[in-house]
Amino acid sequence: MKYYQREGLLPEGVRSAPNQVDYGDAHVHRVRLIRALLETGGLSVAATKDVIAALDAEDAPLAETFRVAQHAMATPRTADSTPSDAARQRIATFARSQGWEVTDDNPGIDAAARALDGLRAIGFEAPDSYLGAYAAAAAAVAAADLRALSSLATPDQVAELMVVGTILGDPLFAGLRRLAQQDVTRTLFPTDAKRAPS
Amino acid sequence: MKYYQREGLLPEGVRSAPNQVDYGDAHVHRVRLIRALLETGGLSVAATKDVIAALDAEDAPLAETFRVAQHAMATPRTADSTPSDAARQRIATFARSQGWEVTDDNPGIDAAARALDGLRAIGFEAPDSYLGAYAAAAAAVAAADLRALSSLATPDQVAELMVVGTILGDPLFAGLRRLAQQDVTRTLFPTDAKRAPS
DNA sequence: CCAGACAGATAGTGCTACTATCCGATAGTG
DNA sequence: CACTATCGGATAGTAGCACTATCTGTCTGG
Repeated sequence: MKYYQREGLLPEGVRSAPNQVDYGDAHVHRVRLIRALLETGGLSVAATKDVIAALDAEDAPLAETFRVAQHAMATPRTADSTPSDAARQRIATFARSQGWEVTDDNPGIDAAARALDGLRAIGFEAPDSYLGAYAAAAAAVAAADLRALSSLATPDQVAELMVVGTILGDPLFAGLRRLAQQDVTRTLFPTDAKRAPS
Repeated sequence: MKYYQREGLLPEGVRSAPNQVDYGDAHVHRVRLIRALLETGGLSVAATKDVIAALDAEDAPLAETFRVAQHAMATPRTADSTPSDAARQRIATFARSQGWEVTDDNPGIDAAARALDGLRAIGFEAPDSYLGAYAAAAAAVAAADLRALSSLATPDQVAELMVVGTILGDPLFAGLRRLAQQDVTRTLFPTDAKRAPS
């Protein structure tokens, strides 16, 4: 609490007296937002601070707020290990083949490229069909986010959901994916013995 | 290197002499796997160790190896903050409405429930249509993973891709989602001013 | 008018993922 | 056969992050 204020991600309360401070609904709301970003979104305190600041910048264009949210997700524990150029190239080219208009500084390129490198490290060269399935799913999710956004009333709500949805959408999808995976693998391996000696 | 061996996630090399050790292709491969899991997958060293151990357990059923991989992803920095029962219930019920057969200990339930709680904290009650879009995308991705698995030759490769795909699929999807989002928001806000005074 | 609570500041803690240093043995070299 | 440079193994130390505890002074409510 004090810590969060000190770190600059929670505004000071209104002083009702020289040593008394009042916290209102806005503060409670803000704390919940911070905790969701930190605990569920997995953001670092520094990244959260950036996001909060972008959210509070009333005059910034929405696209800029969004950009900050996207970059915030890249920071946590992936600052090291740059992906190979080949993988970055592959992702960038692939994105364009999907008809997506993306900029080179989109952190998603690096994230996806790193994953591609990792798969390659174990000898799996992801075919276009594999990437395509992921891309189609990503597009569907992005469209759902957009629909959710358009159902909101005030611009403040839109900005907030845009940021929080960008960040919490990942764990939401990841969780559902694990559920879907369990179902799918269940059908694949009724009860199996692994790696029987050929 | 030494550190990884000490932590038990890298086997010792073959001793060519009392104080000389030989590292072969298997070791190089293993190191690459470890680094992919750690850096790209965002797993902790302890979680990686569990995954590696499961991968090396030749007699374990594939489903068990998979279960370990799923749980490993839940550990990193989300041990705290349990989701609300309501959200867990919602996800569990929803999964079943999708026709998925899932167990209560699937860590995906908690992950998705936490995300739901976070969205709720900012006042967004995710409608079934929103969840449905995410679920459909998750199912599509899980199916693509399965197809990729079935294209492989040896059971060892299958186990490895299953684990690595489970873990690296998240960042791969997250990256692509960010690319799709950029494209989608571009069409939404050509050039906008945010939160104009009503 | 005084006990207790509160704000603010400073210092300390616990955890994780490494990294540096030391030591003793041995393998290669002249 | 001696010497040195290197390697493996063990131990201790470091750095960053997210807090948490304590201390101090001031003010408020009974």
